[in-house]
Amino acid sequence: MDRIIETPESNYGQLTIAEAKLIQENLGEQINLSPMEGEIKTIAGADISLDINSEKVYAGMVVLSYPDLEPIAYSLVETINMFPYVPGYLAFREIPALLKVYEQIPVKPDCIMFDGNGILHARRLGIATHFGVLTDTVTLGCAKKKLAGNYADPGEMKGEYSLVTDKGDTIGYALRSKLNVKPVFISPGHKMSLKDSMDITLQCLGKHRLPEPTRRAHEFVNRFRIGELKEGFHELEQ
DNA sequence: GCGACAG
DNA sequence: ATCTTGTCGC
Repeated sequence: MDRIIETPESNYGQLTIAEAKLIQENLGEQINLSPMEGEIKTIAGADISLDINSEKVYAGMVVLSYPDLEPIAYSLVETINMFPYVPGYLAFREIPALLKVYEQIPVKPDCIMFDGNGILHARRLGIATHFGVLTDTVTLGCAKKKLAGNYADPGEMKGEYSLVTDKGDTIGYALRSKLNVKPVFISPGHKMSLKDSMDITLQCLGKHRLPEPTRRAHEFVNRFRIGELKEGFHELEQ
């Protein structure tokens, strides 16, 4: 039973899926979905980019002002792939790198939006929830595809949404983030309510399908991968 | 057994 | 996730 106490810092070692599942069930007891406290002044977007023919992982977080949504700083870290992509276990692949990215930020953001799910997960432990519980931070998830649950297609107008339910629980929303695009899936990660996750996401919508935090994070980690940006923490000129 | 399956 | 060309629309 020693192996299941492997930490993210150790890249979760060579965990088996059965062990990873036990870790998720364990973390599940600490999830906090009570209404968020305090005002949001900054929100970060988190994402990773992979090199198609190497083991390199380019992880990053972009901090934006809120509700202005202007990028004010970013943190980038390059690591090595240690865990494969397995549906339902994305956190074990991306969190080790994202923890380094987060530690590198001097003034922490009030909230973090992940490219993936929060509680919209079979065991309610998507990457946003996993990271939130691990670091005791306020998080939410925004995924481009459905991972679990059932939902009715939301109205076609920007801002319309429907509930995603699973086994009697409401675990998130299908949101039409822009006219004529497929919906994105929103769910709270940790230290915020279901409603908070929707309120915040609606405030983060711009001209694109993805909310500004994750859209910017995706943009920055890709620029990092192609050598346009350098590793480390950087503040942007305003 | 069958279908689903974040990035 | 990543690769890639054209195409449609603001």
